[in-house]
Amino acid sequence: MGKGRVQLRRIENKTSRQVSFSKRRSGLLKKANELAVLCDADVGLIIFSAKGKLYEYCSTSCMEEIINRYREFSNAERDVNSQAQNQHNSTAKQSQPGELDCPKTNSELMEIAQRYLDERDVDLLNVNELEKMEKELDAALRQTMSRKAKLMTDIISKLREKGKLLVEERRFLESVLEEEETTRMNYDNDGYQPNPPEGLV
Amino acid sequence: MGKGRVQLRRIENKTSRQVSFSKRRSGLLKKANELAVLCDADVGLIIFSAKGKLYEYCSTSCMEEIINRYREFSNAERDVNSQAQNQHNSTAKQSQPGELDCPKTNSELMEIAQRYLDERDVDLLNVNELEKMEKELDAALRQTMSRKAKLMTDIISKLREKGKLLVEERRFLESVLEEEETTRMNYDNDGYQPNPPEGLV
DNA sequence: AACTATTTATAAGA
DNA sequence: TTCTTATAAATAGTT
Repeated sequence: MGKGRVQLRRIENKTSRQVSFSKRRSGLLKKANELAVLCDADVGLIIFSAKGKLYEYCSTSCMEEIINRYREFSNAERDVNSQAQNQHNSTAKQSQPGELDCPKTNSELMEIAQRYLDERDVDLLNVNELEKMEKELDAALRQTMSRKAKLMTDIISKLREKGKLLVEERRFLESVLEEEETTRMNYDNDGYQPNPPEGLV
Repeated sequence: MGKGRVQLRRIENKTSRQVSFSKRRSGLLKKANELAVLCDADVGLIIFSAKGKLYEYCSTSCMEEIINRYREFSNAERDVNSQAQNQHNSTAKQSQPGELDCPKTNSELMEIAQRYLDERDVDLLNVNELEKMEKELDAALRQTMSRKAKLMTDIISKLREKGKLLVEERRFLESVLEEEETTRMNYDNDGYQPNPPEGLV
């Protein structure tokens, strides 16, 4: 755009290359923002100049959010593709991640959930197992990723965070208890040793 | 570009929004490539549609390369440019409920979730509020109760149980701590009074 | 998916 | 760098 057509190859003149970079960079950042706002998309854009300077845009609160979502998404895609290849060893599988409600995904979800929820008693699941399950389900869900599914995964991740918080709290309390124990023993000069607190392993 | 100016806010009409997304997405991907080739830059671009479908471009052999470089960079230099660019962001996240399948339920869900998740900071939600949100969402979801939704509600209720368990554990630990405190004071004959454990309210 | 009227981006020049 | 301008490109609305 501008005077004269542009060839799609590196601009040889260093000055015009830099000028072009500056102009096109800001144009790209602007358009990334427009896409996000106008079309309700999530966009992350990372640009390194030839000199190595970083420019970035993201529509969410931080780039990590986009990166994490990207990672989980492509993990899920990889998993699904490799599973499909294991099953019928075919190259045909052009699964479109954005389509809604494919029954296969639902059955896959059920499979995953049942593996965790039915075979063992839920109360026996520890937090790590729970987190593992959530991750697997997140990954599977990202195939369909309707807005509903996204909403639900968001909520699940909030719950997971809350769970982690509680676990941390528990650990902290345990450590405080231990310290108390130690302190008390140091002040115990007559050899009396009370039983350790029950309920802790 | 096109007939009539464009306002920088979410396109309300669903069809035009989707059409615009498609056009602008390919435009953005094209321009990302042009910037990389013409100006010898490294570019990574990640786009999630409102439905959650992933589109990406990167000028290097794989996106992870860009992401890793980004991580290193932002760890080192935090960060002059992105803040100015993030000024674009202010209106970016305007999700309008109810576009996909069964709009009514979705919009209700969005309403409920947003009331809890957007207006306040999630970290400020206490466990009771969280449980209230889950119950409301459960109720709303039960209206449609697709297999997927049911699965998700099941998971949520498991998480809620887990959360309750953790809360109980915490209470128990706190009560043990109190008892310890009392016990120790009984054995303290010399008047020494250690500080009470910190971090408990 | 094509068309087309306009707006927007930008290459070149100052 | 920044501005101006001529022109190419992108795209909103329409069919």
